[in-house]
Amino acid sequence: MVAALAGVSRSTVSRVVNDAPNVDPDIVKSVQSAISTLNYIPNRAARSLASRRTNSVAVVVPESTSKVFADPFFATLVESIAQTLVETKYTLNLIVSSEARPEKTRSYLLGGNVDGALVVSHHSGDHSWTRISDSLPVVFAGRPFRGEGDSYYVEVNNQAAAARAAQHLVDAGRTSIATIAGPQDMYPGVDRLRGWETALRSARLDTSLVEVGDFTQASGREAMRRLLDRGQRIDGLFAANDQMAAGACSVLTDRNIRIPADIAVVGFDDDSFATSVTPALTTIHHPIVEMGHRMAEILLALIEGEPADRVNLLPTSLVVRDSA
Amino acid sequence: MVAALAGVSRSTVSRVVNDAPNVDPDIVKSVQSAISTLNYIPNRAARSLASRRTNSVAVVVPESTSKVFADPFFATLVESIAQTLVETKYTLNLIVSSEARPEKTRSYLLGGNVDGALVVSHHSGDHSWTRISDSLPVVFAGRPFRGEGDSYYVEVNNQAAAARAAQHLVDAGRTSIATIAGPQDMYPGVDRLRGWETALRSARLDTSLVEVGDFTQASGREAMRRLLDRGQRIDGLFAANDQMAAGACSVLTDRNIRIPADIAVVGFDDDSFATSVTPALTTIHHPIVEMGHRMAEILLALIEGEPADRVNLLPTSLVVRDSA
DNA sequence: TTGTACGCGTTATCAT
DNA sequence: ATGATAACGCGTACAA
Repeated sequence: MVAALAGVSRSTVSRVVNDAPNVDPDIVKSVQSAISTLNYIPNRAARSLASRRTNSVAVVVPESTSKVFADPFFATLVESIAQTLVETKYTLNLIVSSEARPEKTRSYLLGGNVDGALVVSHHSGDHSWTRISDSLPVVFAGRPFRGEGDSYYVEVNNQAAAARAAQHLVDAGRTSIATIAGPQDMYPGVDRLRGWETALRSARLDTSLVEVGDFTQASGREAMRRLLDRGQRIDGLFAANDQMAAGACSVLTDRNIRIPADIAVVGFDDDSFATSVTPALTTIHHPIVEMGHRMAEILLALIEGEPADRVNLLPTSLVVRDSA
Repeated sequence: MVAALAGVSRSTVSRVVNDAPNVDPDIVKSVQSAISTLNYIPNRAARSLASRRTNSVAVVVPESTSKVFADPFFATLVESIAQTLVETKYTLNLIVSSEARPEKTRSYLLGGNVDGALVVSHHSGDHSWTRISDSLPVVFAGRPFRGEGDSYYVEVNNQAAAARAAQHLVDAGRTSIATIAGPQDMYPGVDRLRGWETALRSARLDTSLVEVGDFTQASGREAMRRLLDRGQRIDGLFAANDQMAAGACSVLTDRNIRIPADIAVVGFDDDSFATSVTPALTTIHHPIVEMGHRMAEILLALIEGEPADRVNLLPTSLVVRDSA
């Protein structure tokens, strides 16, 4: 450590760099000036090796979602996490987790590369690497399918929110309400379907108008076509996210079905799709940005050894626009 | 290194892990089995410290673009880079570079954290950290404003492509062609404006219908309003990217100006905005995905000490849809 | 082909 | 409050 040439020992320099207490103010100054004149930059590898901390956290995103950032949910969430971390000393390591080689992700996370991980995927795939929570602090976006008992996660009450959305349609006098559900191998898909069902049940309405999509706009279009092709009357639609709702709307518009006059539409997420579509979507506001903040906050707390709540529920709200 | 308990010395284990040549096949096997039974994962910090290589590369994105991933250009580029890197041994470190504290980015890049950097921003801000190309392999997305002589970058011929777009309007018989230009402090903004000018000049058309935006949809809307408020006749528009074109289209539609009947519109990028707008945009296809691939390829080559071209031009093409 | 021994740059422990 | 010194876990000459 050449900076020691500026008068003191390496230990003292180390103390200054990590602004430890009990350092003579004068020495601090002289060391700092030495540092800047020598353009000294601490080597991270050495620091990590000695301190067993890396000052970086992993953000694990699914590769399967072929275009992760085309999905406003992922894009906004990652963005939000990045913005939160930039304020801290931690660096973000983006791990695209290929379902093909889960060991790569696993060994990365366990190889001492990061102090913690934020898992942004919530599919119920193999996820052998989900079993790492004991060796490494991990926070999930949404209740994970496995080990939900001992995992930290932040999410919204999908079922209640979906019920609220469906209830909005019921309150508007709609009596034949369909839904385009999300994938049934992840909780948001399951819970939002369940919420729609409970609202319709308590209104004694038919709950058979269900088609499943995969949260993409294209799947929303296809699901809408299948619903219409059933030949049954439909005057209300709840889509499990705005992307699918947008897809459905384009099909409705193509077939000259008026929104909301003929079919009222409610989405979920309140993302960019909600307002880019005509008419603007009535939808459930999903606090994605807040979600990213909280995830990062909780992870940092865990890393620092502070306690944190395992379950973190964020509030949602119904945003009424023009489609319902 | 506990794996040495499986028969041999640590050096041999190291050789096996880094699959060095001249290792007895039998020993390789026994070591590998020992590795898997012991769940041994090499510690990266130690490895980096000893080998002076980190097996990770930085992707520097601007924080200023408040929502980086809301911009299809950045989102697609980062996505593409991520997909390319996942096939390699390199890990992606996402650095959101705050213009407020450029030293943070600089010291990160120079602190031995990464083997190279991909710079995805091309603003002409302070960028004191641009001066790192000598200490670290760096590849830029688009010709950097400074030190373009000795930098590696991949881009398209913005001027020629813009000229082609404007020429398309000229060929369609449009005689009063406006443009919504990009920021004039970055080359894509400057070059696309210049291309539009040259095409109009050689057709002896007026080149005064210029308004400048910042590549966002909102700025496109405002610029379009300013253009219309000039009171001059306009029958053609070239926007420097699809987002601004989309913004302009929404204003035109609001004012009951038909596209392309009254005003033909040509965009630039061929991103998701181009097809989400009605009518679908005629635009310049910008090979963003290919760009990410090439950037990563070149960076890896540089890291490996292989030679690479400093200037890498990718081809564009005119995509004719419904707006012009 | 394999093992020995040293060094990578920093933090942590223990004296002082 | 400061300085010596031993780890940290691995790569890699060099020797065998």
